[in-house]
Amino acid sequence: MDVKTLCLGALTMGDATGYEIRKMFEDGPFAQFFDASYGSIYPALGHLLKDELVSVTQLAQEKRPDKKVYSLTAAGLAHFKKALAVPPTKDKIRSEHVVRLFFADYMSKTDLIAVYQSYLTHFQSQADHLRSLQPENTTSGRLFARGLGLKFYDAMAAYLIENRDQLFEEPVLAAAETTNETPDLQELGND
Amino acid sequence: MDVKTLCLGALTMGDATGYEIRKMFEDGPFAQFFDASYGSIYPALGHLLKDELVSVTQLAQEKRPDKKVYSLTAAGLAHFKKALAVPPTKDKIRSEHVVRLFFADYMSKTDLIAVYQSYLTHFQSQADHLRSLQPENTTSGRLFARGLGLKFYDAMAAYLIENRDQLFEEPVLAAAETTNETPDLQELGND
DNA sequence: GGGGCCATGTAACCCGTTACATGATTGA
DNA sequence: TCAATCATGTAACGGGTTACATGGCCCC
Repeated sequence: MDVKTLCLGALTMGDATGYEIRKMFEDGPFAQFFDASYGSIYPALGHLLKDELVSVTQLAQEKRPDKKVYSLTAAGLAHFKKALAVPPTKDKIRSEHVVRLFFADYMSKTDLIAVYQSYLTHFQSQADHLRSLQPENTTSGRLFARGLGLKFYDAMAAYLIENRDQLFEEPVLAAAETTNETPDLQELGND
Repeated sequence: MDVKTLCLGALTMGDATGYEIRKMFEDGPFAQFFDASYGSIYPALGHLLKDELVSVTQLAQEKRPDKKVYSLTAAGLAHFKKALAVPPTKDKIRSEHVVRLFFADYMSKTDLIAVYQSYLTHFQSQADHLRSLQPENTTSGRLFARGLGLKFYDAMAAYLIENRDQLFEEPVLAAAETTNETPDLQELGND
């Protein structure tokens, strides 16, 4: 499933410009499960237009590029439904954060803390953001997907918090409990 | 972070062939957060060898291609550590399953059920599989990552089960509760 | 005055996947 | 006998990202 199909999906929710579709991938409801940049969205829209799966209304604007509002055509909707009927491929995940957590013993404590923090913050802010979107567009599918995303972000944040100590556990040492500065950093290997 | 770096990471866990590294992405501990095919692994190993980040021992085998066992060099380990010290990029997720759940109202009930089932089965079998790997290699990082994966799979499976009805809820009709066959499929749009 | 938002698009590049090529062994 | 596992590699192709190109408005 490519960006073209996702653009069709975006347009089922209402007419939109390329710029607005991009935002759906960045902030909006798609951010949870897909990503796409301008460099793929604008060409995709161009192809869809050529194939008459979308139509466009050009709004002239003074002092800005013309705004091109795209709409789904009947053929576009049919095409989208057909794409959904194809069995989904395996989900693709690439998490550089988890790579770093997995190989924590090859990292300096400072770097590891930074990774942990940015990951936790990411999940928390995504969860807050999803919660903030009031479900106006409520179809059962969208509610279901929203709930799934929320569960995901909350579960990940909870795990990170609950197991923090396990990650930063020193292999051997068990003494220095009352010190207030990070006591020892050795073998940082930064050259 | 590219496949080359991940290969270095794989080799920190012990010498391995390209074939074995592939399996780590498919079955093994990496499957959780990354994927890579032969077409990227073999060339990656070739480049790493050229750059002397890995070394190779060729084992002649009768009736099979020579087995090439790769080992991490000191330079390779240093390189890997440096790569880990770079702040991680945003996690990338592309889930065709969630796309379909999100757009459930554009799917036939039959197709939707199939998607739901395959997703649930996927999470359950991944969770079972992760649980089956006894943590021999136990570093705190690996345990932490394993736990995170487990939490993820379990949370997703639980959500799917708990909210099943919400997904298959008919928009309007509230009568046919005692029928035993799926009563009505309309607007399937399959041409 | 500077950064962020609105708004569209192109081109080079990178990286990875898919499919192809080869082939014996083992177990159901 | 047929599928799976072991075992390595290449080439074509595809799809998306990054960076570039342009430019005014609005708020701090």
